[in-house]
Amino acid sequence: MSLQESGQMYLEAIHVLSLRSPNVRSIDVAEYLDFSKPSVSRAVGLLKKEGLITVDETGRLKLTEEGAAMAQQIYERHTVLTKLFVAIGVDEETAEKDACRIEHYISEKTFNAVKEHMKEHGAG
Amino acid sequence: MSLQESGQMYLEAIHVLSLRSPNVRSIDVAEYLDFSKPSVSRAVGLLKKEGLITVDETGRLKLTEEGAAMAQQIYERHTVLTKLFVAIGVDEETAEKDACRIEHYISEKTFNAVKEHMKEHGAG
DNA sequence: TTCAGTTGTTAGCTTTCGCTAACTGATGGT
DNA sequence: ACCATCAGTTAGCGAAAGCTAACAACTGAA
Repeated sequence: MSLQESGQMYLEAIHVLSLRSPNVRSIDVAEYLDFSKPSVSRAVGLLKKEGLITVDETGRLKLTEEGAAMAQQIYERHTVLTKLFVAIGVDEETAEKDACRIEHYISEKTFNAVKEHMKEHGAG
Repeated sequence: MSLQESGQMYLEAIHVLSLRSPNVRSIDVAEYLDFSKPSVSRAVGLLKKEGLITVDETGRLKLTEEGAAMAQQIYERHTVLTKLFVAIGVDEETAEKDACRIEHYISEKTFNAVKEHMKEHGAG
């Protein structure tokens, strides 16, 4: 089960919003990502169909075990890449934005190398 | 004038092929990128319309000044990112592949930081 | 109770960019 | 001269993923 950038973004958004409150609705995702409600509605349907999230009767979105694992992986990329960029002198905001795009395209291998590198040389 | 990943790839391909021989045709680009002839045909039409390449009577593709500038920028990203990944322990092939995707998404700011970092600490 | 606002869905549009099928036009060998 | 091959184009399909317009369903206040 592998997702494109789009699916990964929705998953990550649900993950991040879940850290703030367990009550994550489609509308929250829409606001967070600045997408329209119908776009989120469709994405939610797809993620549900793929077994990555569940939607209860009241519309709360929850990551399944598989979905949470994927979301966490993506989020880890986000944080590690952000730290990498900040470590080499990029401002927080730019680092975040770049990490947010690149996280979807970097390979497992390369990401692991980055992570390893940060562990050894990084700013703690 | 800014391009999406797709246009950047075509431009870069023409640039790379031009380094080998000045006779770059659509079919060469198609083979290089492993795309179909019609896909390249359309892309060539668009790049021409945007003034980034010219096509002479015999079908040779040449970058315009503007196109060459963009191609070189992208290619520089390609090489610097590849070097970065290799420097932190990624194998050549993987580094190339990752660079080839990421080069289209990294911001000017972050790329400059990477370049600067490589100049100071890199395996020059 | 009724009406307004909030949330979510449906239908359908648009763009990007890959593809195949099928055509045209030139070139080159027999 | 004739036909095969090669290069390029045209027409049109399909998937992904954004959007708006419009509707349905629920909630809460007057």
